[in-house]
Amino acid sequence: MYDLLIGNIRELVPITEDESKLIQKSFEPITLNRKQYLLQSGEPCNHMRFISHGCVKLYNLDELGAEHILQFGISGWWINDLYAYLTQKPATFFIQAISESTVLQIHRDRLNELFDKIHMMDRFFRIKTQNGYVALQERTINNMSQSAEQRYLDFIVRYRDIEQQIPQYMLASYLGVTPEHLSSIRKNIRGH
Amino acid sequence: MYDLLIGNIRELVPITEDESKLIQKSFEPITLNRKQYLLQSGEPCNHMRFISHGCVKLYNLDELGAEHILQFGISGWWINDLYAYLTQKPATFFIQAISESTVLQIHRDRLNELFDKIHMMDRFFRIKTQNGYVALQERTINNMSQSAEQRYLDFIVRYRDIEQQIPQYMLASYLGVTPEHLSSIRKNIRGH
DNA sequence: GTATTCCATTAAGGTATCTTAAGAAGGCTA
DNA sequence: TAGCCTTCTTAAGATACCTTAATGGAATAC
Repeated sequence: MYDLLIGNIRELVPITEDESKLIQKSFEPITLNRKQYLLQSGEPCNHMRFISHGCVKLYNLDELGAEHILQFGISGWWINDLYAYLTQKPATFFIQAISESTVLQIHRDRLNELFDKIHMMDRFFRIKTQNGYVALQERTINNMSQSAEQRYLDFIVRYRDIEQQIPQYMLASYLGVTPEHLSSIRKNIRGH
Repeated sequence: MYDLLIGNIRELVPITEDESKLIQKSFEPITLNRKQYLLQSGEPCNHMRFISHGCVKLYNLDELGAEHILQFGISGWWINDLYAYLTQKPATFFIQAISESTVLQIHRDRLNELFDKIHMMDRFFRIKTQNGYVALQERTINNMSQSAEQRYLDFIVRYRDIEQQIPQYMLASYLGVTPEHLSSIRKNIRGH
């Protein structure tokens, strides 16, 4: 279970065996049933989370109670309400399992200890966050310049593995359209 | 000129006087006239950039040649085509001065040297990128869940200092609407 | 100081997407 | 097996936003 985590880190930075051991000891495993919450809006968010198995969604609710999915997470992805984690304010997002999932999480205090003991952990999270930032920038540009149909087509090519684990109405939420509209987009695509 | 840069770093991490000197030596100043490019699509992007004075925009062009502004940068902000910088692929964005500006920039090789010599520089960019990621997440959620009018009102409250330095059609581009539509939004606001 | 470009505004008609409502298929659960 | 969720689909009418075109004032260049 920890192999995926350590491999994920070693893809980006070198760490020794001792450091690997220390890292593994700092994370705790959590198992989630389908629809179970890992985090709910209003709660404190004191852990950084890595998905080792399954599929979860990060979303918020607007004033009308409508759900907006900001991110999906599958095996090998990091997911969190980063704002709440960093500021120690109550969460504004929910993290909920879409299917049965296993998560490895580390408490902020433990992670900060790792940052002080292992220079490469600062670098790992710097690079990881930079990559996430770049991906989010690209999504922002696409949302600004492309039609919903094009965004849908891009998603199913780029994230085929995610698309196969989630119901269509959640993908609609992520793309920023209604389920009805996504359905009609798919109907049009079948046409041409 | 370097005071703003060093202050920006010391807001987040501690650095010694010697380290501060080393950092200052690693950055080079660039002055830009109005409309001058700091980076153009297709060029290599080998520097990380800090705006010490003025106002610039980061944007791309879509297939139809329409401009989409991803980010503004004013005094005290970092700005870059981060994807091109990290991957060393040709830039896909433009960075252009909106008014006369001064930029401090550091070559990737110099910055990587700093990362190896000064642990806190890794931490500084980790935190800086995390904060940028959080801000971009919030923008993404707002784009998904709010009307153009609400996004406009939010912008002029949150970024009053930027709004006063840019023409309205650029703000429209940033918000993802046409200048005509933003104009009609403002007309409506005057009404109620 | 005049010409020219840039920028904001207005308005009419068009398109993408939403809202609401309804029905049907599939899969759990009792 | 029956019944209930969950999910996807369809369609009609509503709305937000876009496209195009035209105007006038302000800024800039010559």
